[in-house]
Amino acid sequence: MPRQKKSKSKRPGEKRADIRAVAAKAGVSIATVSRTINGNNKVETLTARRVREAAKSLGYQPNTQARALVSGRSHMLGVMISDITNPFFPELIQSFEEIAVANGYEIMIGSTSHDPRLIEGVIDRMLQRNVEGVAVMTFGVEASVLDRLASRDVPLVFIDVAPNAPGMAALSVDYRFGIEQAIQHLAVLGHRRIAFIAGPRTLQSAVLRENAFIEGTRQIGLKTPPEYIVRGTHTLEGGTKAMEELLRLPMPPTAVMCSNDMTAIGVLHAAADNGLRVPEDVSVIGFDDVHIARYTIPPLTTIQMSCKTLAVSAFSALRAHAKGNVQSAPERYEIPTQLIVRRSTAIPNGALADLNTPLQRQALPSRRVKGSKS
Amino acid sequence: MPRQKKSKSKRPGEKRADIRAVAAKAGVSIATVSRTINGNNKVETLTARRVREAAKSLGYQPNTQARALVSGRSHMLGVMISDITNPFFPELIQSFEEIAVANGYEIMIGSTSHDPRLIEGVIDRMLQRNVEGVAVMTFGVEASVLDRLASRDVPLVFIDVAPNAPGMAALSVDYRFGIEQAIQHLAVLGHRRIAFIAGPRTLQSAVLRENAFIEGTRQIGLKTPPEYIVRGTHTLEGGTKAMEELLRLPMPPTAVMCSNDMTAIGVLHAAADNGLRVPEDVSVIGFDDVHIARYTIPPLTTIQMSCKTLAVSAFSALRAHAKGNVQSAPERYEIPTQLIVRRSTAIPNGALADLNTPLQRQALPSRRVKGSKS
DNA sequence: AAAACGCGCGAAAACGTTTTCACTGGACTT
DNA sequence: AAGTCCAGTGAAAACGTTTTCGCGCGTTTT
Repeated sequence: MPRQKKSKSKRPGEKRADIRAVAAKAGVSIATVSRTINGNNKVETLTARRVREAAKSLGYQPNTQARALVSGRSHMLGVMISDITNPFFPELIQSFEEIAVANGYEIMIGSTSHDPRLIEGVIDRMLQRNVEGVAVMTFGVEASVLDRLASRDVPLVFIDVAPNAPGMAALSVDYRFGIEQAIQHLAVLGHRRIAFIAGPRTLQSAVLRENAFIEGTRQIGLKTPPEYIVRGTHTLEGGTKAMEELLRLPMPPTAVMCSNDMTAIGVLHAAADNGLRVPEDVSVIGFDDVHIARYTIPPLTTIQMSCKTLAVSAFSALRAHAKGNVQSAPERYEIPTQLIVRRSTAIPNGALADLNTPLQRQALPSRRVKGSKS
Repeated sequence: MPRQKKSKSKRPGEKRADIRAVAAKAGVSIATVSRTINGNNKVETLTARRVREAAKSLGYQPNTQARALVSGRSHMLGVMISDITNPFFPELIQSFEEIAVANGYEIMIGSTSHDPRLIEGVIDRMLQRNVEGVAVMTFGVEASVLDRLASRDVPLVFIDVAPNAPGMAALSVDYRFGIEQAIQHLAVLGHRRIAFIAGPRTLQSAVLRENAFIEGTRQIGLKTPPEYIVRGTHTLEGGTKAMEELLRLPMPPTAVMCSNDMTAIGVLHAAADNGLRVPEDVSVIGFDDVHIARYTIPPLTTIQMSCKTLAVSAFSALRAHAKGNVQSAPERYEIPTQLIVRRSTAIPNGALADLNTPLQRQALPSRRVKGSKS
């Protein structure tokens, strides 16, 4: 017997409307309904209208799982990020989701907190849900990920790291430009002792940023002692710890560049905690330009990487590869970066300033300081 | 003819393993395979082992959509939040996801940026994906949401707002306790002019916080003039604007309580921008205790609401209602709040302090100020 | 005027599962 | 010793779609 006990809806028979129900109401076959819904032009205008009316009056919503099952398209995209707690990622997700939804996709977020075991789980879940592609925004991936995903052939987009397998695209961020801008900015202000707080070594992009820094400083004739490059974790805690390490140095830097904004905010905290004023005593520069960077104290000078651009590129790359026009593949997507000068950078003339550093007062960006007290 | 052109896998015939393939390899019927996979005890140990081996060697992963289609269970839970950009929500999501995944669920995030049109879209998408329940963590919902979701009978969990329809649960947060603690803390420090920056009026929980504040201040004999209650938007911008409004008052408050941490951070920013020191000139208290609150300058005194507890409660409520044991329904889940004292609150003796405010120096929480200059 | 064509539509197969039902054989109960 | 029961299994229905195939019919081509 059919189980009838679950009739706790409003009215007993009021089940969710079927494609069959719509077909019946419109006096056509279910095939025609399907075609109408999917915008297949092979259905007569009049019929189509009748179907649409029937569907509307019944409140018909096609069943996604059935759709996915038969068509093989889940209309799901995976997004792998490393740490949802880092505001950059929510911003990225927001942009990406917006685009995805506009194109009829749903997104599935996988937050691997740098934990390889979690990563595997995330991948398995994505595979199980049959994602049609995944954007690996984790800024550098363990090889295992790649293998696991590549074995099924789901299209992949990475940041920075560029595997040469087919069906994979890489977004390449132009770290150089922004970082060189930042170094120049610091140099013009008169900084000579510039430190860098890097990200975890496993993150490809963290390494790239680090290299860009080293390259950039050397280019302007600065030699950076190894103790000026300290490793953070791309987190607030990491930034704080790294900064404290830096301050314990016999000759601490007058400026600190960070591999991301969270690190920079941690640095700000550590500086304040140690009685140092930013920017008078130390200048600080972040990376990412998360929204909150505008609101730190002082507002953070940082290198912007448009997460909108990132999202757009990721999506279109994914889509291109998913469509199967693998031919049109290896366009490289370039993500630009750019220095945003706010108030965490200035001429070094405070506690940490040194006599051998020539002051050049003219370079300070003129910014109004509302109601500054004395 | 069957289309053969899509054989771009490694080896031509190497499709993703079927349940049929497993059955064939194990020499049983697909029914047995299904039973084995799903842990149905009605299958003999030996047979089960054979099946499991076959499955493993074939790398079999059951197809989620097919599963969902026939069983009617999507193993998806919706989470509605209002603003993914507010760090509280990522933290909440992280906790919730962890629990959900541990129990075999996937989560689908819907970020309604307070936009009713978006909300509808989110709901539709969740409904279409057949979520088995949704946790509405948006802290107050437009009625339309409720209707739309309630019409299908998917289990719902809300925060604060408690609809009495069946299948719905409400988590109730004890705002009173934390807020009274905060007010007391301020009062003991000697504050008499305490302002409140509320959240948007559409958010139920924002209103509750506001009321708790009003109640709390009255309780200790303070009367709050209406201009001391100003409306924010639960964003950084809103906090800044509201604070500026407050500072334009002929007699500005010496302490500002905020409806959430983002607002408080905005306030910190506005204060600094106007040359006011926190906490000497103004004390600031937030709400939520997001992770970053520990890293603001100064570290933010705030009212903690455990998002872990929130997540756990939400999940178990959802699960209880989903299971159908509607009988065991109306347990009220209580979420506690608690004041976390950091360094954004102190005795009011700065620019805004008033002569009619008695100083009581002993109440300042003794916290070490590392390496404080001068 | 006959043949060819194409348009609009319906019947039915397929997608990969879960679950019901019926069937077997052996172990109990009487 | 016969009947009853139960554990283990398989066949097949169902889930709600998309899509292929074929069919009628009106229109164009030869």
